Amino acid sequence: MTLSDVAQRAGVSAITVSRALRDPEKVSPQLRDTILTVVEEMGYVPDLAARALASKNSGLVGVLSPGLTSHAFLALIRGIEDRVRPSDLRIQYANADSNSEDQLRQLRFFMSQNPAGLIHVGQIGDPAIDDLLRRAPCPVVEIMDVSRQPTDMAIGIDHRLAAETATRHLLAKGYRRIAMLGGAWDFRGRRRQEGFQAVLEEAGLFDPALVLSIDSSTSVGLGCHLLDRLRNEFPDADAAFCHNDDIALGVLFECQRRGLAVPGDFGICGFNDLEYAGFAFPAITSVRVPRYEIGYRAVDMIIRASGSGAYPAKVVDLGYQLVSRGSTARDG
Amino acid sequence: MTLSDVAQRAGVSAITVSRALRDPEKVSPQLRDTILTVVEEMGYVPDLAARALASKNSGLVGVLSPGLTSHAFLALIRGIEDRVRPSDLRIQYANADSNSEDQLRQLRFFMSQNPAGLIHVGQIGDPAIDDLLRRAPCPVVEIMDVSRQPTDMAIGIDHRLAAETATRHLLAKGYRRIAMLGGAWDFRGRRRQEGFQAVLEEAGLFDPALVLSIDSSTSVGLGCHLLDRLRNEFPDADAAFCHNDDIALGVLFECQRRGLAVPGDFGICGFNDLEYAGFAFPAITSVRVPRYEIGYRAVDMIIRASGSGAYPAKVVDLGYQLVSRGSTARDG
DNA sequence: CTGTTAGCGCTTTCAG
DNA sequence: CTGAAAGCGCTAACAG
Repeated sequence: MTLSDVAQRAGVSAITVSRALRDPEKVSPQLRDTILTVVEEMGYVPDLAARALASKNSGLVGVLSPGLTSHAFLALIRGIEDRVRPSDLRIQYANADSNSEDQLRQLRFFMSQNPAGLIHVGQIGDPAIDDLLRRAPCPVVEIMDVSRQPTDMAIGIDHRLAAETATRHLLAKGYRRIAMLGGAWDFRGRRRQEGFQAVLEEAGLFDPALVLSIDSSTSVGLGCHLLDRLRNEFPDADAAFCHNDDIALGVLFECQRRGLAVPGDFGICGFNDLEYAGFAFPAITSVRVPRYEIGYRAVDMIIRASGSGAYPAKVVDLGYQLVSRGSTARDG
Repeated sequence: MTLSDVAQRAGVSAITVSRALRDPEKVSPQLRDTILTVVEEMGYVPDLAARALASKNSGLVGVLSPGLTSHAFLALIRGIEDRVRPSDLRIQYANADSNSEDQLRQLRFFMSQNPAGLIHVGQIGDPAIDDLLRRAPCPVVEIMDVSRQPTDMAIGIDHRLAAETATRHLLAKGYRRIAMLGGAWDFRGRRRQEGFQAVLEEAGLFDPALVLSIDSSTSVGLGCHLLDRLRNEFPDADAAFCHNDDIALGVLFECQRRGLAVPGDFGICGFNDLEYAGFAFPAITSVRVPRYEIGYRAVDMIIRASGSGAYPAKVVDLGYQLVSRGSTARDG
């Protein structure tokens, strides 16, 4: 079942059917109706490979990220999908390992498909990756963090600033022996740790021994484990800024198990503001990151860039928001 | 940069390069080495659209499911990716709405790409969908539930049985006014509700008023809300079988907020056994569903079916496991 | 507004 | 084991 089958049946040439399908305006109303009816009747579906080959435009947007299958990326993906749905683009996800070799492999793979755009959770700063992105024959949006100058465009927040705000919040609530739990596994995590450290050093309260990190795949469990270790080694530790909400949740559970009062004896601040943070008991203070909007607008930037040939913006900082809740609700 | 560029540089014809790339055995070792070296040097990457068009084989596996961006599907996706990685297949996800019209649209879209396989979280039983799947020119695996006869193949568990086991567990622990919270939004949910109802009717303890369901996107919050409603209307309700772990978590938080002792005053059983279930305080009893393995083996079945032309199996029931924990740990 | 011609980059088929 | 010819289904460019 090809375009010419339809064309024959409709009594026109193939190209006219092609136009009626992609650019209905370019065909006279009568012909258009006839053609679309025939298409419907025959159940014709265009072959995307042929289309991509002939037009050198695959309509494919690649999303590349380490840890894509993590809780925090769900909202991002929803945003991406929602913006893509009404367009004629389609998305392909690639869940790279965090090493740059695998990312390069995946990027090359996308390139082989004439992508219409690339969304990249940039992390590494590997010159080979930057180079490949610069060469990419399509708009590239680097998402999540905006502190590095992007190849094309970037959208996200400043993770270092966000961590500073969270740390100041804990200080303001009177916590003094504040730990950072869960690590700096990637670029954003490192930025957050920098912010955390800077604020505490300024206050003369930074203790590197209170920065605890293990690479682990179970994050709530990791939160439990780290709180355990922290309090065993440093019984005077009185708060934790957690790498993400899963870890914060684990910390909360472990505090409950130990009979440690939250927020009285111990304060907890998470990161991302996942849905459950607001419903926990006590509700967990967290930093809201506009993940849905990042995804939605990243696709939007690609669409605009493809349409106009110019970047709608170089760097978009969407800002974060500290959501103060029960887990840190005590008087400073 | 095309195949003939490489061919010219290597002093052979295009087809030989093509063979060296896809089927190295078919080319003499010396030529092969020369060619692969040149490919490497030039950084040549084959054009997948051209390949798909010429060979009528896109190597693309479509994954179609409503609610794909939910917590419970993360492990499924990991399984899928892990099995796909070492193969030459690639995955495309489509997050259909739960209505059959959108699913049809998405399925047709996949069809237009000559897919090498289709993975479908079957739910609706719409004849048009079944029809389309039957016509599909590639292996189709329906995943998650195995209670319906699949078009080609199916892999998953029996959700009705799983619910029966969970409900019996609550009965065995001495709970008598058992609610089902969070609904039967899809085929699997309905199957679970059937199992729940059957067991309680057999025990003479079924009360339809204790089946509470709202369609909502925030699930932990929904758990809180439903527990609230349940205990306000039925203060004697003493346990809940929850539609998923998120709802169970919300129920747990709300019990804590109300000062309801878990498991003493109120028992909680979740579904899926997400990571946090085992770390909560008290740990949450749940039904473990082998989601990772379902994804991994679904792809495996497609690969085997493509290779041999025959289905490795019609229906694979991977079984579930009730994980009994603190949230129901009281003497019957 | 519609049609003709040519070709996208690769693989299939059939010869050598 | 290697190559030549043909064509996958569609669209760009040009013509009418």
